Amino acid sequence: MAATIKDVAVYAGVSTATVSHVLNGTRYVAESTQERVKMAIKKLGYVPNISASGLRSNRTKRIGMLVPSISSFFSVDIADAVEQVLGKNGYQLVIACSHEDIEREKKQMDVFTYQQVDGVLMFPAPGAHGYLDEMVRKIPIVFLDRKASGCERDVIIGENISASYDLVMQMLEEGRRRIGILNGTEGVSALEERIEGYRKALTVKGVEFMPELIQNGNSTITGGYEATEALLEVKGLDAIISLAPPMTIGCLKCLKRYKRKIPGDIAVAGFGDTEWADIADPPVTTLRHPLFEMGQMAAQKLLNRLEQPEQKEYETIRVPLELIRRVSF
Amino acid sequence: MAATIKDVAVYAGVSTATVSHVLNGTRYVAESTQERVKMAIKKLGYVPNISASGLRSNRTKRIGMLVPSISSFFSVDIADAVEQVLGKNGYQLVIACSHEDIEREKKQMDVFTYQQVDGVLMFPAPGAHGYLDEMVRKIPIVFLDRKASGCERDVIIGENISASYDLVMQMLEEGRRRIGILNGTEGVSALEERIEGYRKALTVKGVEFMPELIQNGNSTITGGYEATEALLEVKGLDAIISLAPPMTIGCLKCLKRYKRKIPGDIAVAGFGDTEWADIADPPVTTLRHPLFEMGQMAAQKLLNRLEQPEQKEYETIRVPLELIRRVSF
DNA sequence: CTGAAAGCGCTTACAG
DNA sequence: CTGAAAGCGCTTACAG
Repeated sequence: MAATIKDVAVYAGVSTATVSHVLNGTRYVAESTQERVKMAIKKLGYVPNISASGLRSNRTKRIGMLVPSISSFFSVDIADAVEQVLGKNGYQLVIACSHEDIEREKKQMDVFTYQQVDGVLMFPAPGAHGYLDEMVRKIPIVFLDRKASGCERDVIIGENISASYDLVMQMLEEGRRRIGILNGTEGVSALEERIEGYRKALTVKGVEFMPELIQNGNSTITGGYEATEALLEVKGLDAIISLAPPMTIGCLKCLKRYKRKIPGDIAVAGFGDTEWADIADPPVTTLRHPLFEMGQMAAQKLLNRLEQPEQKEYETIRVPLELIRRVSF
Repeated sequence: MAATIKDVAVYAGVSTATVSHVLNGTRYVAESTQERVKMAIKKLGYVPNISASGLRSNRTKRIGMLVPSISSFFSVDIADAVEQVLGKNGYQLVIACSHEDIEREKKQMDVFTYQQVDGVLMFPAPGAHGYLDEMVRKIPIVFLDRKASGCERDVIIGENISASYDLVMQMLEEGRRRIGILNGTEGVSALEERIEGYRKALTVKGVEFMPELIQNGNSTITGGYEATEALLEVKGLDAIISLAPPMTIGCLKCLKRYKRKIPGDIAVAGFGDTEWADIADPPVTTLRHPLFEMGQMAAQKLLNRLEQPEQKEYETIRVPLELIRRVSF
């Protein structure tokens, strides 16, 4: 059988308390004692039992991450960074999906409670998040990519408004007038902000806002294709901004199918600098999120909250998006 | 504070044993008693403490998944399916990365041990896996996408040899003669099998095997680019097969940079039917893995092992790959 | 500088 | 059909 803390204590000739303190650095232990304990641990191949330790201490070294879906472009690269930072600090990453559905999100939060994660990183689904403040077990939560309505916490999020504003201004200055938007799941704050930036730019340039230039679809290839088809109904359409990478793919497919020249007839730009942007036909202009950095910051923020539970106010960290111009605009 | 099983027992007027049995379905409980217990649970908002239960029962309802990196194309879609199946069965998914390094893999397995996962799904890194048979805590392991050398377990894996063989035969029949291979991380069984299929087809068709037609690189865009450059040194090169999606991107970039016509000068096909294959320049012929199904099968297989620990022999499940022809070949 | 011992919240073998 | 009670392996307040 696996060795227990008692075995280690006996082997090292100390109490289990001392072993525990050596393990966790929770009180001073004499150098020589530490050595003996560490040797015993190595000798016996001792691995602590996280369940026992969790039962006593209410800490599990597990962090939950709630994403729309594991395969979503934004979450994947962020998760990679999160895993790295957490791993370095001795935490494990537990993943669950909301599929942009607030009810599923709630269920998953219950599972996280059940699994007693120490903290949560979360892409909040559209919907009211007041329930988070009512949860019995209070744990730190850091939001990613979006704000959650009705719940204030730390957030790591892109500079959506200005990025969108700048892009649209650029398009307008280069003579585009009818700029369509492929919008993803409704109620996602990050997307709403991009539309806000879009409208702001139109206003500044005195270009009329046309509601039919904003087409909603789910953030899939098909969603992008269909939303693009809808945009093509608008006379004079000369640019499209996609708010989600799969929609960008659907957009390119649709424009090819309808034989529109990019960027000749219609300029295209998309949020999310995917690795295929370069080899697409044509190479597509994108707005790049510093995903890896966002993941690192979010994980670090969460770890800070875990170490200093009584901390100052919540922070909203805005990271700049970078416009990467390619052929499509 | 959160309610405990004792609170529920008192509220329902039964013993904690009965509550536990109702919760886990581990012994018969009278209908009426069950009802009372369930009401009490709901009334008190009781959530079981997984640490306590794990400490006693050695089951944690957690499954570890070890992937090369979270953002790897193959693992992402598989993980989505795994998460779905596990979630439906009340299990949580814990993710860790090996980065194709056996030493990191071992460390992560230690963490999984520490976190007491009930089972593991794993893309084995290149290297010897005998260590898995020596681990103190015996838990079911299912391998994904590759066999692990020195360790027999259930495996869900693509029909790599025949898929590669068929593809190469097709290329040869259409007049391609010098077919280069962009190979990923060395020592990955799935990739080795594809090369085996390649060589088999060459032999059957009586085409000489040229070692310089196989270029290794890490499975990244840059790796693919550089390996492609190396292939261009080979006179008469008229086709390239990429064994990993990021390398396919690097390949397309490189061929564009060197102004080679696809498929005119060089045909291109890649393992991994990514969502961008359609809109690449040119649209690229791929071999599609049924990733979602693979994830489902792997998760199901693991759950079966958990439920029936004393089971028959290990199984190797081969799933067919589908050739999806587009413009590039 | 360290130990003895209580107790976290469950599961489960024993008993009736 | 159900209960009393031991005990899983830790952490931690108390004590010296």
